[in-house]
Amino acid sequence: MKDDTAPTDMRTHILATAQKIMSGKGFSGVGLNEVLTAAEVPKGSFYHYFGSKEAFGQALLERYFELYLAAMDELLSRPGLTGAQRLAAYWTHWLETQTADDPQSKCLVVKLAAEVSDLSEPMRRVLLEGTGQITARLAEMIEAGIADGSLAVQGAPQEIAAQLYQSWLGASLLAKITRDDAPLRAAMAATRSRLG
Amino acid sequence: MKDDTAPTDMRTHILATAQKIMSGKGFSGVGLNEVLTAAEVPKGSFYHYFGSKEAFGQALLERYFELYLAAMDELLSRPGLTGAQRLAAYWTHWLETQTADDPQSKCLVVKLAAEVSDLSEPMRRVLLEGTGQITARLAEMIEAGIADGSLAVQGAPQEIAAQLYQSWLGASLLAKITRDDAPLRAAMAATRSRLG
DNA sequence: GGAGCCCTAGACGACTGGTCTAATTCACCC
DNA sequence: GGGTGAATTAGACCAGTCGTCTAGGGCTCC
Repeated sequence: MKDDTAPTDMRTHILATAQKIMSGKGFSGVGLNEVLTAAEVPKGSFYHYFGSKEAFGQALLERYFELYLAAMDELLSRPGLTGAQRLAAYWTHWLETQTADDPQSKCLVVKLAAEVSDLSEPMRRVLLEGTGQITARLAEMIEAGIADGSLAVQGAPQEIAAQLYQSWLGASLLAKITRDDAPLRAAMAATRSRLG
Repeated sequence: MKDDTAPTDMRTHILATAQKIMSGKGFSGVGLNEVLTAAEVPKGSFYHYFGSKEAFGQALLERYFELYLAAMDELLSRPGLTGAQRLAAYWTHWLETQTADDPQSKCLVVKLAAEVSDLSEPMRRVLLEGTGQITARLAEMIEAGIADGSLAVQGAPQEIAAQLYQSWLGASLLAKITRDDAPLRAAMAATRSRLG
């Protein structure tokens, strides 16, 4: 955990460590100390890399969306799939990662949105931009599905995408409460029937 | 803020004050001090009424669900309404309260679920019980709607209730991010089309 | 008038929070 | 080597955290 860290991006190392911890305990619930200790980075270094805890949170979310959207783009550009198949792959992946107990892969939007969007305007804006990008890509998949005939559904793709994404966010929230995947399976069923 | 407080129920007074504050800043984000100062209650009293901050959080959620479910029961027992009308009233009320900027009326499930269910098992259990009761009542309304002919929909009422509730939770989460009511209106549209 | 109890009062302890400055280390060029 | 300036760190700082504790006020009921 220290030797595999390129000294060039300590920043990324700190962010990755923090993501693991904050996926479980939230933003306010974790002190810089805990993150820095886990990352084996001295406390004094923190303010060399980040201006404040808030700026740090912003960077955390930015990095998260960057990776998340890159994965979506990869799925979107994978050849030989219908729109319906791309969507199915996306939701299936969601169901699997949220069910697993690896804290690393948990959705930060679900975990942090409510806590953070009343707390920090910069962080809220990152969430706004990121979730916007996600639904835009979902809308793209829906449009592709309509075009290639794999989806038969009426309504504006953007609106459908937003509705589905919301459903899954809510399902993940409820899954946190119930600690089982029933809500996510319900979302899957609802999604399937919505997309005809 | 002090004269309208019946001395009999300090507990309730503290809980109500905390709800106002924590609806905005979350659970970990608020110290006992802040709550106690706002409530004009000395620290010593707090530990007379509550065993710990965690037990306090539990009580906060319990009280919230108590009032929330009472309101649902009132709606459920209001005479002369079809099932569809009761549901419409429920969602309309949701849309209005989440849009308003009164922190008091904001949904605590949306605000606290993600933060708290990984933090405290007792608090998680209160959320589990409370949300279960809510969907049970929604299922009741759906069943009534099917029985009185105001709703034409297939599928198990419990499953539909869960799907709709999840949608609205997700929509509220997204509404926190976007700071407008578009997600809630999308949820309303989805709900309408789901209930035929 | 006195005994006992519920509740209030707020100082206090041990610790953690985020932040910042002063010092150290390092890389590089002369 | 020696000197310079930037990159990095150590640790102090104080406000704040949750929780404890003792002292006593105000009430009821004998």
